[in-house]
Amino acid sequence: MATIKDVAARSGISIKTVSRVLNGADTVRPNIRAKVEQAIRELQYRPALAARQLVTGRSFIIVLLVPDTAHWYYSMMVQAMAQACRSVGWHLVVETFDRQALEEDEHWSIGLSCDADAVIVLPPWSDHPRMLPSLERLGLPAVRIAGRVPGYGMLLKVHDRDVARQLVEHLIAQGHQRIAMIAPPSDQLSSEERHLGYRDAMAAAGLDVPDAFVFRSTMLFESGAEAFRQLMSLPVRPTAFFAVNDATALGAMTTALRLGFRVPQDLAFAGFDNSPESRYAFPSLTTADQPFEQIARQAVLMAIGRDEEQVETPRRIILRESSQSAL
Amino acid sequence: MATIKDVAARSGISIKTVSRVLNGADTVRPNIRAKVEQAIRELQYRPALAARQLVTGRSFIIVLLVPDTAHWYYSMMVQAMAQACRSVGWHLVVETFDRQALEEDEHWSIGLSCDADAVIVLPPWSDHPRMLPSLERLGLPAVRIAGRVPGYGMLLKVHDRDVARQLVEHLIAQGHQRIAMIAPPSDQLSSEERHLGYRDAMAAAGLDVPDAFVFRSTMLFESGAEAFRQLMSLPVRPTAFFAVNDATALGAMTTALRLGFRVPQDLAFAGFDNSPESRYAFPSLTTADQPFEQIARQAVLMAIGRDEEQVETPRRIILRESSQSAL
DNA sequence: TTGTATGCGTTATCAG
DNA sequence: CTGATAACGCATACAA
Repeated sequence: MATIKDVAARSGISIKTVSRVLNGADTVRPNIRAKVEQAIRELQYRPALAARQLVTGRSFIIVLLVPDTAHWYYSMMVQAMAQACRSVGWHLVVETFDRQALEEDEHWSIGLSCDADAVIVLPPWSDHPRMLPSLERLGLPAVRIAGRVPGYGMLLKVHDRDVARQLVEHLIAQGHQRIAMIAPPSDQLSSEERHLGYRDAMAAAGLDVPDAFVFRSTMLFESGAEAFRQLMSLPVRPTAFFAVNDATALGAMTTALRLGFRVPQDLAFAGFDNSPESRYAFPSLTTADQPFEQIARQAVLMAIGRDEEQVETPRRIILRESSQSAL
Repeated sequence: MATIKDVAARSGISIKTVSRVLNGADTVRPNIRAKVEQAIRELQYRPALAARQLVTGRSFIIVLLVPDTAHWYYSMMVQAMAQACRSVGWHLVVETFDRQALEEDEHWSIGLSCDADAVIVLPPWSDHPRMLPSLERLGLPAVRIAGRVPGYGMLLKVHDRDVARQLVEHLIAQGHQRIAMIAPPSDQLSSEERHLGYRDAMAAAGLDVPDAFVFRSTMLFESGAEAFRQLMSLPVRPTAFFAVNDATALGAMTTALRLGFRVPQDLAFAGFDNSPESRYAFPSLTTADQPFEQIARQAVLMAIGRDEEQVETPRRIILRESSQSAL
């Protein structure tokens, strides 16, 4: 591996000036710069990040903490964050953490593979009781996406309430009156806005929401199936289902199909996320977009301490087969 | 930030000995070790990775190169790799690359956020003509998963041929004789074994494979839909479809359902991957497991230069609704 | 078993 | 505009 010294020697220029060229200083004469750049090419020199980091104390690395699960949501976030980092000249390092260890080990701590300048945490971990002190111990600027619990780090609010309301309004416009919600776990505050949006729409339309119409799910497919069975065993059954995410919506919908219900003629379903599963299902699932790019960009800007004007992009609901029919 | 010096000062022990404790040397007396450990706790000391890296030249970091796509396959790999790294005391850093830049920029090069000791590449990028020289330029030990093209780095072979054969044998056992394949692009060698397995099964059963029965797809959902339309417009139509992956299988299957075909009574489908979509679909999709853990473990061992005995875990086919019925 | 001195590759200080 | 030189935090050869 060639070092900066080698480059200096080969080009006959001092180390300091080579460093200047490397860091894009404008106080270097063009012909000198050219010489240096040629030497760099010839030696295939690449600066040692570790050394640079040691002396500057900065790495320009943001760590994104993701759980050890293969969920579509997380890979979308990874992609969006990587893109956002690139666009501001920073780097993204994805660090997975062991969910089991987090739950079981009282002294659990974030393990970082390399020195970073900031950390970003995703829901629902943004509010996890062991995550907060661990972030604090790191001592790095931290952005907690969709976090709700006050504490260490910056909270990036995600506003799902209005889109959720739009989705339920759509179901109402299709003629549904008894609309049930497959809701997030009651301790998962980050998704609670979807529940509130549901109640907004119902209230605005003067529709009743019996307590039993709100099923607290685990947000997993199986839980959606369970929700469907439970809600359909009520004396007064719902005719439409609004789910906190696509996974539970599909769990409910496929259970309905297996039992012989027709979708959307007999029952309507709407999810949330616009996951590939929602697009590929038959009937395809009505759902709502997640503003991944916007969230990622804002998170990265917050993380690196550049607080730009936040442009709220309008949210979009995606109407598909699972909800489109008159009753 | 506390340094090793601070720890030494506080505990009244020399730097060298503190370093010994940190690196788990066994030549330190227990009471001294205890003192050092207490000082570390009190100061919340954490060794600076950059400094350690600078002097040892090693980072114990493996970089996993993933494209900027949110595909389930990649997130499974990320998870499995992270786990495999942890189990050998190494770290995984996920580095996303810009597919568009890779395709368009003739001088494209892998951009690493931090110094790594090895790199792992996933299919189909393991064989990409711009990936190979870029890996070589990095000069790090590289593992190319499911790679086929000779060149820089180590090739980790993935043997899908036999499972693919089993899957097709299952379709044959269900009474199907005209079985079409939604195949990988002909230049994607990493998935070609699935095609070969299909031909194995057909040949062994003495079944004919007209050229038109092998549709070269892009491996995306829409391409599966296109494949179905094309294959069903043949004078002699297939009754079963074996797809190179779940995405194309679902593309074909949902198209069939939309056109009023019954699955599996009229037509049978099998995919490959065991993705969430395959489980959540209705009818649920017959498919095959991917040995993520095994591949990840082996890749990591190869990357760090520990060549252990490779235990081939048996592959598993997953029989679901989309294929299970007598004709 | 412990302490001291040196160097890893880079940036930054300060004098030319 | 340029060039010596001192850090940065840690590991290690070498000496005690």
